[in-house]
Amino acid sequence: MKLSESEENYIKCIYHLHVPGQGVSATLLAASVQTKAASVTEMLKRLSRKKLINYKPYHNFTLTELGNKIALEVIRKHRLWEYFLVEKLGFDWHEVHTIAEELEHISSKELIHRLEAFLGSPSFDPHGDPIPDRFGKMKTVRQTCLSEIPEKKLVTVNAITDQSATMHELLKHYGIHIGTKIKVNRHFSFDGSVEIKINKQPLITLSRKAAQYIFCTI
Amino acid sequence: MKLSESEENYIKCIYHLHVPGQGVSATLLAASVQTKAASVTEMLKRLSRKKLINYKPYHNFTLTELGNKIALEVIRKHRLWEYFLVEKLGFDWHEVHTIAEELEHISSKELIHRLEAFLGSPSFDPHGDPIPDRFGKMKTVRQTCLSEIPEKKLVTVNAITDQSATMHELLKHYGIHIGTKIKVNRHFSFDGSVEIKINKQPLITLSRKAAQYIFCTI
DNA sequence: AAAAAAATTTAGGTAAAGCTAAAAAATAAA
DNA sequence: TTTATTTTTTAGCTTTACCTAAATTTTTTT
Ligand SMILES: [Mn+2]
Ligand SMILES: [Mn+2]
Ligand SMILES: [Mn+2]
Ligand SMILES: [Mn+2]
Repeated sequence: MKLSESEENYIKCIYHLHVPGQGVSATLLAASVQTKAASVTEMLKRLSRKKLINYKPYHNFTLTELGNKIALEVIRKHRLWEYFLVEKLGFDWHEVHTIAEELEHISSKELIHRLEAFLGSPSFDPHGDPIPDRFGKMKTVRQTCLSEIPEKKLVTVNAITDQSATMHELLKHYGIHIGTKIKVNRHFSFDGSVEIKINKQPLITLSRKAAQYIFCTI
Repeated sequence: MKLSESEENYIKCIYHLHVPGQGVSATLLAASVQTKAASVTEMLKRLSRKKLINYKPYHNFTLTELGNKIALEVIRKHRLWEYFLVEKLGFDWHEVHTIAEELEHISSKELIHRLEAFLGSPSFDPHGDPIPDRFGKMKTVRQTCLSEIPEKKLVTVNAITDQSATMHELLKHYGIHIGTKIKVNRHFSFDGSVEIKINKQPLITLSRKAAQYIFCTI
């Protein structure tokens, strides 16, 4: 089935907004795809007609099996392109998302298949998100947000879930990136800030706001 | 100026159809972009409004300076992507055009700039067509079609202007590709066929139809 | 259980990009 | 230079994907 760029973006957003059990609401989706609720309703009818979502007017909706499969295909393309942009073209990881937002809609299957091989079949994109394989399967890593790691534990950063330039600036300043080994020294419950140590560097204190976007494996 | 995919395709087609002096006709363009003449007229009005073409109803039209610049940008992207697909992803040259037809519309300037560097700033795409640099300048090679090369001359293939799978099959069979050195042995004026020799291989006779798409430098 | 608020859909509109059929203009033939 | 043919444009319609404003349904508060 050949979908439009818009349809693909909606499907992908529904996938990302979905939390097991609840289904997705129209207002949330509207904000997510940057349109108005009325436009979302129209699209929902179309996606429903194409059997990509389960939809009853006035109720939350979910992706069908087919919709889910398509979402994973788009996400796979998005993340492989992001990996390409960072690893091959030398982009910083916070610059690649917007470009991948376009590249993810290039339709050739053969292209993405060869791109994957060219990149060495990576399992994670530059932000640490898992890349679905051609069957839609993703590696699941048990990862915990930095503010929830017990004191004295030594962990490895493996995902950053805020991709803004400002977050990038902060991380760069402290020399934190995917793969960095961090020892959690202390949590301050007053403001949720966390004191950490990287290698032999002096101690660093990160705010709760920053720590909550840094995910690690133990 | 942000143009739609359609607008870019039209502009590029006008560029390719243009022969110095005449300007381009609506019927030719219609065939070229695979639409009907009526649709072309509508687009011409839009492109004219945007100052991309010089257009008077019922007359042939040409690209403006701006239109020309944009055409070259799209062609630059198209050919750089084709080069990428062949050189990095290992596609055969006859498979890449359709994919590049989509990739050429990805908007990021930074992307194409980095892609070019990554590829080593190639001057020619896999079909032998010159790649415009970021100022729109192209290397011009004086090249002659194989059926017009004088007898006994030794030449080098540097462009194939038919990219069909069938042409690819024929060239592969004879071991002809860009860079192949060919000695023109004899022309038969009866049917325009040409007898050639490659290295120490046995003589080959190419039809006029095939020879006319093989361009060489002396 | 009503009333108020919030979420969602419908109604009516716009712009892009296509289509067919008919009208108009330009070009070629007689 | 008329007439015929071809090319181009107009008119009127369609689909996708948006929009605002109004109506409807669901949910939350009193
Ligand atoms: Mn991304
Ligand atoms: Mn996208
Ligand atoms: Mn091409
Ligand atoms: Mn194109």
